[in-house]
Amino acid sequence: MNSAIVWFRKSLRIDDNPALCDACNQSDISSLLPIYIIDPMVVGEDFQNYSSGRTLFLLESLEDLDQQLRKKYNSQLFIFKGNPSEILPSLCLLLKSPPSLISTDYCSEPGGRKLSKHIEKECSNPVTSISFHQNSHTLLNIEKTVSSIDYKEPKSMKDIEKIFTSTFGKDENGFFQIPAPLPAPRQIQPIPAEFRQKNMSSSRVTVFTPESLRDQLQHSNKLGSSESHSYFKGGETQALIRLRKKVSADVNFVNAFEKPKTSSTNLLDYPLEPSTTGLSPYITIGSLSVRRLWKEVETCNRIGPHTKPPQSLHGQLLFREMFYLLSRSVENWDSDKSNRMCKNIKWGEYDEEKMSAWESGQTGFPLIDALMRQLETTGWMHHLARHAVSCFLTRGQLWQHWKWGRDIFDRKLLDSDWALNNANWLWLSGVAPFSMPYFRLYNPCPAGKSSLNVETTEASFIKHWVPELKDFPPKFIFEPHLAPLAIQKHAKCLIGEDYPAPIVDRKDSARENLSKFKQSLAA
DNA sequence: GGATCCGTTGTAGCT
DNA sequence: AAGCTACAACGGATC
Repeated sequence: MNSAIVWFRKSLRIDDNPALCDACNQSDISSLLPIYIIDPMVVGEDFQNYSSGRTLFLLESLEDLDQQLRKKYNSQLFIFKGNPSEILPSLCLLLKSPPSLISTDYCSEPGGRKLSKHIEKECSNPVTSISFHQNSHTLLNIEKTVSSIDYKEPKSMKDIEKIFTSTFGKDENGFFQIPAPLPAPRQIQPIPAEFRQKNMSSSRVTVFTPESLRDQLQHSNKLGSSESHSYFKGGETQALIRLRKKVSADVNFVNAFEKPKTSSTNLLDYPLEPSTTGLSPYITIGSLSVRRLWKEVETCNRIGPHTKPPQSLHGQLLFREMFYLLSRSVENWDSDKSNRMCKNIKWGEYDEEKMSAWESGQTGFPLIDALMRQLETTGWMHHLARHAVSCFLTRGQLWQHWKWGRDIFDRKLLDSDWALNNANWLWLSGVAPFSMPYFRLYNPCPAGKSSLNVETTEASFIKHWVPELKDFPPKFIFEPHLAPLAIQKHAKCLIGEDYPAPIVDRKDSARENLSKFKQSLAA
């Protein structure tokens, strides 16, 4: 009898997991080793690419997966640290009966694809079959779609809907015929006997359990104190609870969902609920299947009238697929060089002062600062709020390169995703040819009508995150430096002393930057 | 091939 | 509350 390795790569879940189901369904496989590999190329040698919040979210996701494997399947998760193309061959040698199957997820990122190729080469000798399952992290088969003869790079909702229509077809009610998610396997083969002993480490590989990983992270102070601040606890169990609560059980919310109408600033501190579903961290880490989410939304939509793409929930997921396709078919997606989607804009020199003010929430623009402090503390920000702060950093006010903002987002966001994070920065900084005319700026002080939906009667969001301003009259909350000195004194907050004065004049900078952008385009 | 229309979510001010 | 207009004016698709 043979053994199999199931490598949880993009899908940290039991539900709708093609790689797991594939191995479970093979009748000639008698033992199954479930593994996760922490890749220093991704997280950094010492998790320096991850904020403490992101690290904790990953750990919690692994703990939950392990618990599920133990409680429901009498199995467990083995965690390794290192280059997967070295770990996997080592594991193959450690197994008494060499595996006949390594089952894992396809990865569309350049590093991930390179790694997949490498692994195929390294493991092809002892292993007879390596499966990189395509349909676990996206609805579309990315490789198949971008390599088809009539593939045209999607740049709008219409384009991506066309691709969905030709791929899946529509039923008589106009719904795309997305295949049904896979149910959780009934049983999973036992772990190989040689992995049953405690402290199962060798000279080749070090094995972690979630407990020992947590100990190590705690010991090296990688988890911070973020536990008490995150809105989202990691793991599939939490993901499915949230899915039921926010989607399946709230048909009206789903069918009325329009992204621009959801509040950017309604969420202060745990355990308040975001105005959106709050499912993105779970989708990103793979605790929640995007197919499962799509189908749950569809079930709601079938009940009655519902909003349509692009502003609906399906619309949001369609954009996700669009960006995955583009990130695969556009060379150098994450770069400003040799990236045909990226216009050549002469951004300013790296400005330490501006970058650090932006990152730490000290720009003197209360809304921007509140949002950036929320990101720092919780690892989350509303999508349109992300638009506001990235517009501010790039073409709006600070004229700094989008890549620097992208990197800060990548380290801190719980839902950071290579394809999507780059896409959104390309979009918002105005360099990509999506529908974002560069002269349409977000006002960092949206006192009037704005797409940002900031509550200003109490201004409680801003006051929560910028407590320096807690006694300020809401009337001046966006531009406290405009308040008369008497009011500043009365609010016990002198602008320039207790809270920074704005680091730029928002109107002057906007005007200058618009003209610089135009000049760059003409050059 | 020049004109015209459209694009997930702009802003401010008016009615 | 919601819809209109002016603001200033991009790039790609379509006709």
